[in-house]
Amino acid sequence: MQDPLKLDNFICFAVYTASHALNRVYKPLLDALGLTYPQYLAMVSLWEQDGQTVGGLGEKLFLESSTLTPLLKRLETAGYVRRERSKDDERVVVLRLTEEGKHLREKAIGIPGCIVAASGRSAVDLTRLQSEIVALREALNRSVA
Amino acid sequence: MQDPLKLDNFICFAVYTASHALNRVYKPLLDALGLTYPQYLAMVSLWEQDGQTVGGLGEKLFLESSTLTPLLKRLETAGYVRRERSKDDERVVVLRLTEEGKHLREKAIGIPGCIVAASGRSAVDLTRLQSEIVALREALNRSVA
DNA sequence: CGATAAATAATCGTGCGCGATATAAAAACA
DNA sequence: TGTTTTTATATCGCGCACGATTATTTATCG
Repeated sequence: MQDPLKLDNFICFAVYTASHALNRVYKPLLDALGLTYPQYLAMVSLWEQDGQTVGGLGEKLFLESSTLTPLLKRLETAGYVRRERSKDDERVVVLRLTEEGKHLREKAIGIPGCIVAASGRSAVDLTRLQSEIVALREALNRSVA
Repeated sequence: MQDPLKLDNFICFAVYTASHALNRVYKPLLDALGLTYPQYLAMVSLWEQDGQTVGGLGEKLFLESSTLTPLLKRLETAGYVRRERSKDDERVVVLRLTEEGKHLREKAIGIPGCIVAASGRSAVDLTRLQSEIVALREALNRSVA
């Protein structure tokens, strides 16, 4: 790095702005489902595996309960999710999709394709880039752990 | 994409979580300077070019005035930046670094190196990845424009 | 010139995202 | 058993981030 304090040389700035750019592409698609982007991620995770706990979902999404609890309450108000205390362990809150929540998946099925199209890349190329970014994330997470 | 609705296959999720991971690495480094991460980006941009307008800075950082105005007020309160209306065009607000704000650059100079170290990659490799992510950002921005 | 349109910040409301703390339940321990 | 510690979630305060709107100034147009 020639000039260490130049914005355009920052990997962080690239990731930060790419994240915002992705959000802007998702916005109109998710508006149609009545979801925000983090809510969509929670729903995707629950479509993969219903009945997760708040903590389990947080581990998958790398989010704290202080972020998830209000978000999940909004999904509950929207009628997509039910939050119920586990009988076995009253500390745990189990998340269950409502019928409407399960149904929403059909409407969401086309979204990933729209993102691939907006990226202007092949799915194969995106997958390669994606795994590189995941590797970066893992290295960063290791360094703080 | 075999399963289009699988979280681990989402480029967006990779970027989203990598962005959070970067933030977590930056946090302790920036705490020492009394800056948040977006404030740091604004300072980096002003260190590169003092006397930018709110709109100009927003264009560089891809942020709206509704985000920047409060952020810049906090930087002003912290004593790093002055906000003054332009004499030529009263609509425009010009941003100028205070002496303290200029000074802060010395304390920030070591941060990029810490990030490279935390990433566990070579600077060359990071630069390549960074330019790929920028290309993705540009493609996405084009698709919404 | 005056009316209209465009440009620039600022304000407001909503939803993250996190650290610090609180609360309650379960587990561990003496 | 009763006490302490740990675990799981929730609450609170702060700072983004954005869309929609507003206020003010400048530019444009007839």
